[in-house]
Amino acid sequence: MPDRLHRYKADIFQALAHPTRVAIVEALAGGELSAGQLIERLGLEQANASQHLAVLRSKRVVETRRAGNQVYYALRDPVLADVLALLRDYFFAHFADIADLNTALRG
Amino acid sequence: MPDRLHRYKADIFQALAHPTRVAIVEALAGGELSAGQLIERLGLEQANASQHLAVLRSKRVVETRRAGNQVYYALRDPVLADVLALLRDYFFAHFADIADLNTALRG
DNA sequence: TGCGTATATTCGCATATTAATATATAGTTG
DNA sequence: CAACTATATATTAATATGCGAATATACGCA
Repeated sequence: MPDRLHRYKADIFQALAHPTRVAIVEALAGGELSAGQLIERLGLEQANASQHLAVLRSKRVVETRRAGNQVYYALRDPVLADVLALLRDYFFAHFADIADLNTALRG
Repeated sequence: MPDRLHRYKADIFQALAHPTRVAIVEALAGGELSAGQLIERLGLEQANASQHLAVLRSKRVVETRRAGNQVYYALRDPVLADVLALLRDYFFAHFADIADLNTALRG
């Protein structure tokens, strides 16, 4: 009974199921950035960043625009930024402070 | 620069990064259900369902209540149902029909 | 064309996820 | 306690994901 739509949704979630990709999407919530800018801001390895960006591309989370030598990335839909905002609320609702969260998720 | 919060968020996304778990969470959006009810409704194998429920438990997406022989599952926070609702909008915004979506995500 | 910069892809390897099967535990009832 | 129902866990094998190093591609410019 998990059908195609469930698979599509799971694909989106999987695209976001890595801390680096979450960081990338959050960075892009403020507007488009080139791959190089993302690498610099987030302190990523070039190849690693490129791989994560490939995942986000393949799951259609981001779209790209080439400007000369650079490739600019942007969120395909700001709703994904909203999703992240909802999650922020989720954390605040359930965990008084980060230590609790730490214990809850790791313990 | 992907920090702890990014990791926590990624954990939640990973919890939802499987079609069966998406189906479970959507089913629970309508209210608590026992493991057995979920298995029946979604047509799951018992062990498989239990493993996916274990993932949802470990990531704190669901909480459980034992009533005699049965274990009832409920969403820990309805915000996750909201997240899924947002995703539904996302799909409608970007894909005229399911065939397009199919092509986009698989092709 | 050849060089430099920006980005993407490939490869090898370690770790993680998944499904299926089998087994174990908790609770209920006789 | 034995038998039964509901749920959970362990094991194994297949597949997927993640990372760093190296290599490849794309573009702009001399």
